[in-house]
Amino acid sequence: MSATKTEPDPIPALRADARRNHEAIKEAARDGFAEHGFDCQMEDIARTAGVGVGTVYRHFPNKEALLDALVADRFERLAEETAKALEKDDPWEAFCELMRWSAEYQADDRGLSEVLGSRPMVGEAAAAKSGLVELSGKLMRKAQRAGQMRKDLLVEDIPTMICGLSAVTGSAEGSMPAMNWERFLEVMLDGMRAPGSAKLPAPRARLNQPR
Amino acid sequence: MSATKTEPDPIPALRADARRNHEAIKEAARDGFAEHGFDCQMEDIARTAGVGVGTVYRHFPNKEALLDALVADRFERLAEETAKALEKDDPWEAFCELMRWSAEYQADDRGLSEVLGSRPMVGEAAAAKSGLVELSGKLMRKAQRAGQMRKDLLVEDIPTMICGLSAVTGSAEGSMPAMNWERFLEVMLDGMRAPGSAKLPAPRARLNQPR
DNA sequence: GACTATACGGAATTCAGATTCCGTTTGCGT
DNA sequence: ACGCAAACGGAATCTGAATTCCGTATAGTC
Repeated sequence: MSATKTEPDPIPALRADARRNHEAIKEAARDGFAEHGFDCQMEDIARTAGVGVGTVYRHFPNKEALLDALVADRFERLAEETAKALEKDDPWEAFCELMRWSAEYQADDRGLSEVLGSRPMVGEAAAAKSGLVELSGKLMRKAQRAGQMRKDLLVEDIPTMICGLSAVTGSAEGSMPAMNWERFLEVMLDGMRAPGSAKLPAPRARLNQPR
Repeated sequence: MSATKTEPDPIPALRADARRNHEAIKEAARDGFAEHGFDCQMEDIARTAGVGVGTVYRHFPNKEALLDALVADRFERLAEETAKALEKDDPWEAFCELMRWSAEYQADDRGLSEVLGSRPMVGEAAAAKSGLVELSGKLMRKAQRAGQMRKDLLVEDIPTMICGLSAVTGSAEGSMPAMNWERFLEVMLDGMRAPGSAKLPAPRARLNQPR
């Protein structure tokens, strides 16, 4: 096949400024959603991006689509990270690290947390497309075969866990001095660990001893 | 003191119909919030209650206040239940049952879940007023002293856990066939159990074995 | 049965934001 | 430089509720 135009690429290549704006808008939206959740305003996003609202709408049909685009990016990134985790030797360790990483990644992004926490369907679609489901399934089974993760956990439980975690990371929002997702995560991980298998030698985020 | 009017009761006693409506509205609101979360409409609530919107506003200054009232009721109920749990012999067992009960209680109520999941501050106030904090604190310490609950858990962790749980119970919403809060809860409880202490003999909601 | 303070109903008002529209500007191929 | 399709800006429009207002109905009282 000639390399010239095998695929019917319908994208006429954006004009330079358009491409630039597209990025700026996503970045601004990231900030906006992160700070105010889905309730942030399109005008603000536009202003932050240094463009007019009209331009935002030229790039994304509506608010929801804008968020979706961001979510998709995120999941792609997460999928990459999961793939990396799959390479590591100790699957349980890898799994824990992955969970911690993703929690942290989300901790300062209310927008994402909100989607995952209260609009699971959106996340689900994105997750599927990014191949995240298969990847994390593999990682899980690997950890289970190694006897480090409880055998009765199912792949479908992962989104559930992440959903719960998101709610916690997301709802800090200034109030709730004690809304501490690190602690929550560690408890959750302990619950997922295979019964009897030793605790991790040095869990990154330690739970404080009371008093 | 004469029993006639010791306290300066400023409430002139509602008219009979008003009292009736007040209840009807709360009930309608309960349903409304349960089904559509905070996004349900005041008009709908009014219609369901068989009154006009005006009447709703006569009883509750605004939507938020209406929700708050409902939340307060809930927490009071929860506090009662917690007090009962405190009476039981096995504190860990009692704690688990309590968590299961409250999760179930919430499972079919998006409104509540939403408040707890994404507006923690509201819940916090209600929790404080109902005395729930002290009560659950006591229950926790009792379980810890009995060596059944991990010692490094703090009272402040409970709301966090409940917040996570709420997100999961709340976001079922029709989609997500697998969004299974029972499983989530059991994992969480396992994570909270004292290391080494035996598992419960017969956990109510069992995790299915895969395959 | 009449009187009046309470309550009620629901149309009208407000408001906050998302989305649209269209005249203007700009990148880029010739 | 020129021309024009591709992009832009942002005021104007639309929308979907929440909340207000005020004339009407009713419970409770004499």
